Amino acid sequence: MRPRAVTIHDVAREAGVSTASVSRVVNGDRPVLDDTTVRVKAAIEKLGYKANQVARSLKTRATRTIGVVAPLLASDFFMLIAESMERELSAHGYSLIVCSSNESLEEEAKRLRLLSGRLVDGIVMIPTSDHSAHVREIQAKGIPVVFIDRLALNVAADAVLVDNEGGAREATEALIADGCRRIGFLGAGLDVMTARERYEGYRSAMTRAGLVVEDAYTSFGNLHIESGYNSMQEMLSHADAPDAYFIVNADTHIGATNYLMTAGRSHRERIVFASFDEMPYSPLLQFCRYSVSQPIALMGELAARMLLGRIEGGSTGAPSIARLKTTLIKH
Amino acid sequence: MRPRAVTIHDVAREAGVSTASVSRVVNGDRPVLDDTTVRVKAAIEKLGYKANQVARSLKTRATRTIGVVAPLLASDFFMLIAESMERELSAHGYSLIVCSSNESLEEEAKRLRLLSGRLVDGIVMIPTSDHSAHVREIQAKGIPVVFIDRLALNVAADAVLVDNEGGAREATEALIADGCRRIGFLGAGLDVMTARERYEGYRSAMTRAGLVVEDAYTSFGNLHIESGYNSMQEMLSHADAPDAYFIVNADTHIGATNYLMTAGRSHRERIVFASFDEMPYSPLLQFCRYSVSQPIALMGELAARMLLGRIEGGSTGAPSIARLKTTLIKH
DNA sequence: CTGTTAGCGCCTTCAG
DNA sequence: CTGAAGGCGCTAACAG
Repeated sequence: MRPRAVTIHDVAREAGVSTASVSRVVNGDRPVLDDTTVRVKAAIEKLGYKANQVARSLKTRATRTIGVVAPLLASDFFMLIAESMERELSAHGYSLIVCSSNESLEEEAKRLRLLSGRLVDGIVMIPTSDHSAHVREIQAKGIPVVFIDRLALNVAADAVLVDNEGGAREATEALIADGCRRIGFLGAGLDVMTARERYEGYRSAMTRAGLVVEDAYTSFGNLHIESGYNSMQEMLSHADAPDAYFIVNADTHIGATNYLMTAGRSHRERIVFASFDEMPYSPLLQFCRYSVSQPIALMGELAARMLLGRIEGGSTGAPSIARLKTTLIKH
Repeated sequence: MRPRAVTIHDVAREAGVSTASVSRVVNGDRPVLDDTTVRVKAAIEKLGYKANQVARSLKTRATRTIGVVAPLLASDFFMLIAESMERELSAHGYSLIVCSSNESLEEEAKRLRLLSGRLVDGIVMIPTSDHSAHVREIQAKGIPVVFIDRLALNVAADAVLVDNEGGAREATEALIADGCRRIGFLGAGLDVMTARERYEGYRSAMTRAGLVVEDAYTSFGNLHIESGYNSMQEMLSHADAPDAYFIVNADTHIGATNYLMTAGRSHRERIVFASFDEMPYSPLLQFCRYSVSQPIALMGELAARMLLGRIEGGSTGAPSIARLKTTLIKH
């Protein structure tokens, strides 16, 4: 069905040289006589030759391919990372194989195995949980792994993280400085590293200021829109709910805002949010007074560079973990 | 550096059979004695054998890999499509190689060539423009292509589109039914198919209602946030600007809203929008009265299925072009 | 500088 | 049902 492609043999014959010479011209790695080069190039042009990367990979044991695994592809955060990694990596001749782990540890393990079977040269992942046995398995095959956004435990790998605790603390402190004394927390399960660290930041700001963290106004749902909606609804069903809230991420923020814009209209006048994740639409959300901006593009870029360092043999020492600073935005 | 992986030979030796038998057990395509099967499986288990997909691909000329090319990865629209395609395709053993064309025809051509060199089994793309020479080149190599969201011209390929004209008309008509007589248009260059069709829908609604499309309040920027911001700013700088606007997509919508929330506060009371693209945050945008919802997940699923049909040889006839209906949402 | 030669790991006739 | 053997397209020694 598929027309047989032109191979290095066809080119060699056409140019009257050996396949080795063609290979050398194509890869430009070893010296070749000008005359030969010209003839090979002409033949390539004439026949429309394109190297078969699969065959090349079989030989070189390198695919110039990077696996990317995230719990969810359709999130503003992930796609910005994907975009910047693609920019950085494609400039170096690498392609991205993108997989979703669907927030399941089991799926995540399955994807890693798949990627390893496809001989990716490296993997960038946002781990779904703290577990790392499957990650160590991949590393054992000599495939470098870089974590981004979150870290799995008990595993030695490069990582690009942000200062979640500091960012959350700063945002909470800003609310406190504005005079808020009671501040609720809309969070996510503490088994997720970012949620855990942001909770710590919130808590530490409250404690330092001598304020009390009220259990009734501290929720640990998940990072999704519905969770934000439900938590907000639940909290505001109490007559003495606080007016101010720290929110763990963008989707939860959307959900909480959504509740206020629809069912919870009666509370609209008094509520104020400080939320992690500055997004293009953040300034448009009505209750958002502060948001914590992550250097997302930089995170992707850095992760890409760390991985390239490992793959191309430059870096070989102990794992390096970057903690990038966040920026507090006032709306 | 990378530890040599266990191969089919190792398994064959361990199980005391030929590599051919191992291959047959692994692929389960041909009859094998139960006893052999058991021994091979045991050996595989023991050695932790994983088939090398690259070698397999070289032989079978199929990589179980799909190329995906979009003008921009970091858009909610694209990522939702990627998510649903990944779900559908990974269930069939395919992986996605995701590339950005950066809204450049030249880059797009480069990516297609790259993907063809990587022997992808098929390509799904959101074309950046109407041009199609490079797409035909890919098809000539026997690689099936499916367009999604937009169509390039002069090329025979499957496609999944929505009824842009109908959706835009419906939204505009809703504004008219609400009593708006003057309605501006925030659009994008007419060389982009979706922008063109949505403009037609807007225009046809206006004309049918006997209303006039005013040049001064019709803008053709691009599909990005800044463009929406600038267009809105420009239009509202005229004293007699309309109160109602049809907006071509989500990002332009964010930009326009952003202008109103910041510099253009004085206009906030009177403005009303109808916008293409319903997003999770759409209900939260203050001026958004109507939005046109596309069945995004379905689009990705359909495109994936069409491609699978072509790849696995089921469908072989003329290109099929699906036009999905949009839904008007009132906020 | 260039050609010859061996594979990379797997699948797949073709005999047996 | 199974094994032997050849080859997918390319690269990398190794001679020349």
